[in-house]
This record gives sequence, structure tokens and C-alpha cells, in this order.
Amino acid sequence: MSLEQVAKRARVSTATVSRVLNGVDVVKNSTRARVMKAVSELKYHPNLHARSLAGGRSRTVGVIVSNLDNPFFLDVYRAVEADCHVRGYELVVANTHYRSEQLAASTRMMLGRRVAGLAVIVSEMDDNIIAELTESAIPIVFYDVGTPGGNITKIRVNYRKGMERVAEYLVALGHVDFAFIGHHAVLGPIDERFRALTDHIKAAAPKAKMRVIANADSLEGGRDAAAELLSSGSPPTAIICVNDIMAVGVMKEVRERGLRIPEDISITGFDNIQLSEFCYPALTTVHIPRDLIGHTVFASLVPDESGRTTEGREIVINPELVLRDSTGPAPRQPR
Amino acid sequence: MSLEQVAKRARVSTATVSRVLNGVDVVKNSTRARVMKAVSELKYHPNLHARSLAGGRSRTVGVIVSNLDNPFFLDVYRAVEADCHVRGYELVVANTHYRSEQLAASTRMMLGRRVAGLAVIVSEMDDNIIAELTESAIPIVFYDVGTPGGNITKIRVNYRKGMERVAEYLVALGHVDFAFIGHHAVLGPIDERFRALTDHIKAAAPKAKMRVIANADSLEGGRDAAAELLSSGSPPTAIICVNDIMAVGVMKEVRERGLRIPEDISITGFDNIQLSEFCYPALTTVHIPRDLIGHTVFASLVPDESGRTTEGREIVINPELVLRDSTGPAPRQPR
DNA sequence: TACTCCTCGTGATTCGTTTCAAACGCCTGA
DNA sequence: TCAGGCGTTTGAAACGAATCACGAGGAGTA
Repeated sequence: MSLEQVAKRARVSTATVSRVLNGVDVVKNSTRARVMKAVSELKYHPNLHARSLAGGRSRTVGVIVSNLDNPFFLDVYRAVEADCHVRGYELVVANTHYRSEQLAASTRMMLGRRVAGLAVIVSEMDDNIIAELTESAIPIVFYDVGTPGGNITKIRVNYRKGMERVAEYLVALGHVDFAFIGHHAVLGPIDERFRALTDHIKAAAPKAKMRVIANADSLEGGRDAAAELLSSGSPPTAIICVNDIMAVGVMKEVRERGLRIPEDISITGFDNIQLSEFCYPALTTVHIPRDLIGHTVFASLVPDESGRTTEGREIVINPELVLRDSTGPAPRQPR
Repeated sequence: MSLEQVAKRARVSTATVSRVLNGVDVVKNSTRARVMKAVSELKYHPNLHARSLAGGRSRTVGVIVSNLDNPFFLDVYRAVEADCHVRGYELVVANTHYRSEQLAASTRMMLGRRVAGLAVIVSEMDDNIIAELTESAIPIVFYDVGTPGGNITKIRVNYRKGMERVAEYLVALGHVDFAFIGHHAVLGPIDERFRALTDHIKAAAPKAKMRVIANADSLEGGRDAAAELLSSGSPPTAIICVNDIMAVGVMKEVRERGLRIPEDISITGFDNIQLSEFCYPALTTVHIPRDLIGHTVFASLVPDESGRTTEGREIVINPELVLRDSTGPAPRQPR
């Protein structure tokens, strides 16, 4: 089951078999046919480890994400996967479940695998890892952390702008009693979202009230956070969620408690995942173009046909408010 | 950046470095410390390709699925991932997007990677691939296809039973006008679901009407299928969906058209993904234990600590009807 | 002191590929 | 006649790590 067996059977050298398999077209047709025959007779499958060891280069890109269950990450992954497929690259994913120990392990694994490029799209970023990857030779994409330049591309979503849109929209609707529901990964973007929100609300409606609840990044986490929020005192008139998946969980709990959306409570999400359009009521959210992020990741990691890369730059993504049915004017009188 | 560099720096042989890195504890403490120091100074990461080439064995399991976007597959993946993590295995996924050409490519890739075991959980199965994998030496898990025995484990979900429960429940509620919404992967399990459904309904309610619509396996596919169904003639009183993700899409369209669920139309899903509980109204569905499937996959591919495997068996999974709010009695009079 | 038995290290070989430099037989132009 | 070219193929040296079969010391025993 090795090149040598195939070579022996086709009565050629291993070098020739290698050429046939790699499509180097200096091989005579009759020889090629003999080799192909031997390959299929032996059901030979080239050993990819040997191949990338000998070849040096790797045609594999790596992506590390925090939570594949969140469609946000999955969509980014999908876009990268599509590009990889087109250009004949392999893609390997690692899922950290927001655990920074797992992030370290995944990073080691990727480096050990000698990936051609690595995208790290996580919330639990660690300074040591940033430093180590920055010093490495391979193209790297960071999401919302690190310093662009050299081999480092930074993709930054302008969360501040997105959150400001949400805040200004809700304030315009007359809301003054807010709650923010987030998850435990408080670093980086999440934190930025929250700060942008409070800053803006404080400026636009100085008397507004703001509560904060955190739970897991999942449907259940959203539901549980809402349960905690709603069982203590009077409910807010607007709940701003850190992302759509949590918002859908929140809506479930709000409905179950007999509150109407948006008549009693307005709810917003973030990301504009597909589900946000399909849930009930359809969720007002902020669109983040995951496919653009994915394509940008690929373009930064792998040079295009003419050898160009976007490597080393900072790429800013601008979000957009999407109005749907989960938000409305603040209720006139306290319930 | 290779073993040799590390060895030189630590003034030992490569074999010793290898021992230290692999935890073979016949190395003197002082030597080990010297080696570790060199490793971290050089930021050395062992080349995994070289490692698995030299080592022979692979500690990697492969999983091929049809559609990672469908939480059903994602949940199975997650369960396998958890087991891999516990036992120190790596997991590599491939996503075929229901394309059998992609399935062939992914299979080749897995074999080339010399995975320790391979699970193929797809709807677009191909006889050649079944045959080839059956002849291979590595442990294989098939989902609803193939013949158990030897290196082949077959996991079979008793779709027939699940569908019968749905049918008998809806018939008992007085429904006689049904539609089935499925996706394009008509082979294998899907087909079984549909046949079981029609068989049972025909037996229990001979005069019942049954329509069939197919579309993509996604929220949008469900919505579009429902749109097609509802724009032609009078709507059915019950829509049975091949899985939850499509059912959620269907519900969206049904709501938009001003029909009430379940007063005007009952809707059922299949799989019991987490979303089915969080959508509105909560979806009546059939529970399929994805985590059990995932753990079974792992147990069939990798021998446990005492060397036992479930390899070679057929494992039947029994689904269970889960009643929620999307189903109710058939409306008394035609709308 | 001489013996065996361990502990710790070493050198050399192996894994399955890619790829470079060289060689093959044959032909051409000077 | 011979140097050089052509198209095709080959042999052998990498690639980076694991591991086998030893060997050099040191400790323990008689």
C-alpha cells in the first residue's frame, strides 16, 4: 500500500509514480496508464503525512473558533470552507468551547500540523498565544485582537458602531429601562459592545436604567439569563442581547412568562444569523457579514492566483442595523 | 525548529528529546529539564506529519457528515468530539453538502490521512464507497446503510417506528389531510421515513390525503416548500416534516400567511434538536438521541481502556415522540 | 576486586513521499 | 564525428520523528 508497491507493480520507479499522481505531465501516456492501473488494482491511497512531510508545504489552513454551536462561527467556517474547496486547500477546524487551555492546545496542534495559515476567531484570547503567533512565520488572522503588520492580519468588527445604532434606535422609541444580556467571555468584542452601549445610552438618556446579566452562549443561556432577570423585580422595557442565539433563548422565556414582544418588552440581538429571521417574532438585530469575514480570512491566509495577499492589514467590518418585529415603542405606563 | 536542533541545543541525542516529549520516563531529571528548556527557548513544535509517519499509528478519528449546518449532524459531531478529547484523540470532520462527489473526495482524504477509524454519517451514500470501505482494514461506522460485520458497525435509527408514532398521533387527532415536507436526499433513511408514514396512514385512515414536497435541507428550504404547498389550493391540516430544521422554516411561512399553529395547521418535526424547544410554538417532534449516536460512534471506532470495541455490530436506536405545542386536533370545518 | 544488573544515552534505521541531479537512447546540426 | 538537445525515466537524498539494539557508566552484591 505504498508508492513503492505501486512502482514495483507498474515496473517503474517511485519517482514516476509520484509524477503521475501529482499531475506532472512529462510522463508518457502508456506509462501513466500502467501506473494508474496499478494504483487502482492495489486500491492505493497516498499517505498524506508522508506527502506533507516530504513536500514541505501544506495546502491546509486552520481555523480555531470558540463555539461551533453558535451559527455565527459556523457561518464563518462555511465561507472559509467554500474558498478552500475552490482553491484545493484543506481546512481543519478546532473548537475551544471558550476554554483558553483548549485554545493553547489547538494552537499547538495547528503549528504542529504546519498549516499554511491560521485564523483564530475566539473570544478567550490569551496574550501569550498572541505573542507566540505574532513571532511565527505563517500568516495569521486574528479577530478583534492583536496588532496588524507582518504576518498578522486583524479583522475588526466595528461593534461600537453597531451597538450605537441599537442604542439610538431604542432610545428614540422611548425606552429608558434596559437590560443587557451577555455571555461569560467578557474580553474583547463583547466588552466593547457593552461599553459602547452604556456610553451611548448614558449620553442620550442620562436617566436610563441599565442592568446586566451574563450566562452561557447558547439558547439555554439566554433563557436562563432572562429567567433570572424577570424573576427579580420589575422587568425592563428593552433587553439588548449580545448575540442572536442568546436573544432567541431570551424570547422563549419572555413568551412563557406571558409578556408580549414587542408590546411589553423589546428585544434585540446581534449578528443577524439566519435563525433571527425565522424565529418568532422575527428579531431586530445587527447584521455582521460572516461570509465577508470568511472570505477575508481566506484571502489573508492564502495568496490568490497572482500571488497577492491582504496579509498584514487591518480590515474593519461595518455592521448594519436590521429592523424586524421584536422591537417597538416603550410601553406608556408601567405594567 | 526540528528535533535535531533541540537535541543539539540540549546536548543530547534526538532519541532522548523524543523520549522526553513522549513522556517515557527513563530520562534523568536534569536531562529532562535541559531538554524542556531548549524546547521552549526554540519555541519548538513537533511536526505532526513526521510524528505519525514514523509512529505508524494515528490517534485520529474521522467523521464525514452531509450538512454541518443541520444541528442534527453538529450534535453528533459534538458528542464524538467530547469522547475524542477525553481519550486524547484528534477529530477531523468533512462536510459533503449532500454531494456524493464530495463524499468520495472526503473518503479519499480520510484514508490518506490514515485515520484510526472513520464514521460516515451521510444521506448520499454510494455503493462503491461502501464496498471500498468494507474492504479496508480500519474500523468503519455507517449510518443506516451497509452490512454490519468485520470492521463495519452499522448504526440504524428506527425511523419507521418514529414515523408511525407521528402518524398514529395525528390520525388520532382527526387529521385526514396531510403533507410531507422533505429534502432532496431521497435515499436511505429519508425514504424510510416517508414510506413508514404513508404505510401507516394508509392503514389507519384509508381516505386520508397525502401530498409531498421537497426542498433544501435548511430553514429556507422548509419555508420555500411551505410556500409552494400553501399557494396551491387548500392547505392540509397537518404538515409532517422530515426534520426539525425544515419544520421551523415551515412554521415561519405558515405564520406569515396568517394561519394559526396548531389551530389551523398542525406541524411536526423530527430529531428534537434544541431549537425545536425554543421556536414558537414549541415543536412536536421525535427525539433522536444524537449524543448516544456520537458516543456509539466513538466506541465502535476506538477500543476502550480494556481493549473492547463494539465494532462489527448493528446498533439500533429507538426514537421517541415528544409532544409540544405545534400540534392539535384537526379543525372541525374546512376553512 | 570482580561480577551482574540497572539506568541513561547513543547511532542508525525506518516510515512514505517529493524532488533534484543525472542518465537513458535517440536525433540534430556543425 | 561529436557536442548538445530532447523527452522520459531513474536513483538517491532529503523531510522530521520514533524506536530498536546497543553501550557506557554507576550501584549493588558476593
